Amino acid sequence: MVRSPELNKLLQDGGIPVKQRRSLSEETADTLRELILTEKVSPGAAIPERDLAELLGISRTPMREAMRLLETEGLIEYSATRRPFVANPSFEMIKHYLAVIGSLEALGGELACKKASAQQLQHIQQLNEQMQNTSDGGDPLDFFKLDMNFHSSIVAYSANQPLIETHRQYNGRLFRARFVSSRLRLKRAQTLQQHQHITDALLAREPQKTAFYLREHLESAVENIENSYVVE
Amino acid sequence: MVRSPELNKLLQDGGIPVKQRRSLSEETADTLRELILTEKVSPGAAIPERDLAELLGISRTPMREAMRLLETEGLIEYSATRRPFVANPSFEMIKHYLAVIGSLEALGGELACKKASAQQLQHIQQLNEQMQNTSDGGDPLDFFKLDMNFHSSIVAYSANQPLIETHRQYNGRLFRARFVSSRLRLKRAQTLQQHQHITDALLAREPQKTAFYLREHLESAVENIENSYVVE
DNA sequence: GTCGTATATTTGGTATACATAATACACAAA
DNA sequence: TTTGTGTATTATGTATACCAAATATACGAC
Repeated sequence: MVRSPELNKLLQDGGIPVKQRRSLSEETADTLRELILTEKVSPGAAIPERDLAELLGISRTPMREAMRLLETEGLIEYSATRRPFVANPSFEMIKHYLAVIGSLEALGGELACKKASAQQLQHIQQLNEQMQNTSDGGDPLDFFKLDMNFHSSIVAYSANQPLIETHRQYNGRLFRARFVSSRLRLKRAQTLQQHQHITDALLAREPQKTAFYLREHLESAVENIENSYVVE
Repeated sequence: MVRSPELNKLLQDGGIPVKQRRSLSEETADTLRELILTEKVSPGAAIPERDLAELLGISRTPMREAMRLLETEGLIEYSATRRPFVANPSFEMIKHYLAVIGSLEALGGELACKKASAQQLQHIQQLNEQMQNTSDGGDPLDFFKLDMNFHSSIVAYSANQPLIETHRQYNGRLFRARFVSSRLRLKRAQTLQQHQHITDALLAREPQKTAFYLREHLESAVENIENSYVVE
């Protein structure tokens, strides 16, 4: 079948949302990712394919594919003899991840300044306000979720799909470290102030400033996480 | 078995290079990546698992896993009905990739300023000189390889493993567009000048300057590639 | 108790079989 | 020719079987 150029363009531009058929491997990847991020399986734990597949009542094939995918996301690693285990990154590795995600978010913020709609910027504004209003006594999990949402939304509004996807992956790798760190409520005032700066720059649509404050923010995350590692 | 903390540290730090056992899926991924990057299989071409597996004389299982891996690298995509084909990114997508890789290389250069050894910087210097001395009449492939090597080496000397890996992936996605563009020898003088600026900043160990010039360089790559798309 | 070694068990890697969905094809009707 | 429809073919998804390598276990020597 030869498709008309017009139809091809429609399909390629995503003008029509094409539903991707979801396979068991993909569902499994989601399930497993959830299990790892919520620490239902602990960092460093060995996760033999058979056991995990049996646990979910599926065969090894889709489980293997799911595990391979999570390997590329950095949530699962393989020993020298190819035995899979839940990743447990060192502080050194966390720093590397933070450096990269800092650059990614800076780029995201920069692009968002140019690409985001007024409504989208308003959403960022809202998230920021909610966080500012969250008292220290509030549920730390709520604050954490807002924080994650704030960052992810900025990147989402960059309208750069590969950037969004790569950012998502680094987010996963950093999830636990950030979560642990967030529970300690270290320097929350500083965090809020930085978020305010980012929001202000973004709403003013100043790319350079936005990028600068985002990088700064991510750099200070290193310190917070370091402290949580010491305490841990 | 309980390992001593010392031994664990040695293993974790990579003080001892642990050979990863390579599986057929991984070998296949390498082979297939090569086939795609060298356009032995054309962009947009359908690549049924069975055919490709048969071609390489292996079963579908490792081929599937290899294809899944190349999907995460952006070299293979899946249709709405899960039929795999070689990626053929639009110019729009290429621009997205370039924006990301620009940030990644900027970060790489910044870190390299701080982390690279004198010897490593000298290597960059060498690569730059070789490129400067490559006359317009030289083999375009040689120039292209040197160019790729120049950029990859800078990132490699950042000593940030996840950055290196992510950069490698974006490199793959951009390989073809850059290769096509490189053949046209557009604005080679400008390219060389930019490389010189980058090299100078790097050797002076000036992170901000290095980052700046790298981003600038990647931004002008957009124009070169755009022209090659028009010509194509 | 430690070490070494032989053996049993577990685990990942690969091939293959079969089910189901998607596509190609043939052919009839308008 | 174009369109529609039923059927055959092909492709992917999943389960399973088997192999080889890695690991755990048992046991004997020192």
